[in-house]
Amino acid sequence: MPELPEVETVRRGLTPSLTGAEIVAVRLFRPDLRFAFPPRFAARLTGRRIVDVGRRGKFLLFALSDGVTWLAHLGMTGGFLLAAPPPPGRRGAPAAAHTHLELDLERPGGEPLVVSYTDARRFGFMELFADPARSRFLGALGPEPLGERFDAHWLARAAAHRRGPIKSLLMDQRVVAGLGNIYASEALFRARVAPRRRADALVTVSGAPRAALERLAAAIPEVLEEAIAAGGSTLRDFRASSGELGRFQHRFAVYGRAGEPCLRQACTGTVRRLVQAGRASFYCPVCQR
DNA sequence: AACACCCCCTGTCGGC
DNA sequence: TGCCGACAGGGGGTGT
Repeated sequence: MPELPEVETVRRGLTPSLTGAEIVAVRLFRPDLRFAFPPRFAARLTGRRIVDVGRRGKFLLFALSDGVTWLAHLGMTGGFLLAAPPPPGRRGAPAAAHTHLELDLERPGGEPLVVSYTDARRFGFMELFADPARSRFLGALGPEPLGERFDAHWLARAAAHRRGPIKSLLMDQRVVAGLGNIYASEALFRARVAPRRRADALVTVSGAPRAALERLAAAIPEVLEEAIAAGGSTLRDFRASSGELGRFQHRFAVYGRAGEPCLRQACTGTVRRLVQAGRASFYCPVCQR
């Protein structure tokens, strides 16, 4: 499901309802997702207020009133949904299949609210930490692609001496945080760079970004911003916390379009699919070099 | 250090 | 209709 634009869509959907809300009760319906829930997970959330809903790469970060941060990764099929509380008597069981966690919240005005986490494949995971430097997951994470630290020179430093394909480099969360399989393919198309191109071939001998890498560094934030504005992409089951579907899948230039014509003006190419590191890549062999 | 694999898990879809 | 394999937005872990 979720790359940076989808996670950001979830974050924006949760923010107005969750910010300032108190966690009144936590119900876990199983002991683990991808990993075990943190020790005393429910107890460590209960009674705290959520003071901020943030994001880093594909991670959601809920800042709690006691200084602890609750980190959540949605894996492939994870999602948070907001709902009104069920009528009395229907409590106790999860509201839907694959719901693994429910939080009862009380908004500042006293209004009750339920937020649930669903995840069919259970590739998602959660963590609690008081100090971000101690997070198992945040430590090696690269810069935000929509932030100041990310630019062509950063990409050039990461690409130098990497002989693997540029597509794999873009998917490496230590290089840039938040790109996944869809937006890596889409950014490469916009930059007219073939996914198989060797990463180090996009850097000059003196370590400067070549023009193709400059285009890529510009295409990445561009495609991510457009996808966020469209509420993310829904392939199968992605939904915003309101239940709304994403709309950016209608604007894919290459992802999932194997065999269809290239959409670039005057290009006669046909989109191809290829497998890299076990993941499908889509590209136009005519205009991406 | 970088890279190639394998794994985790469930649902869906196409082919036979 | 049913079965079976391939595939799907994720990342961690291991071995070379």
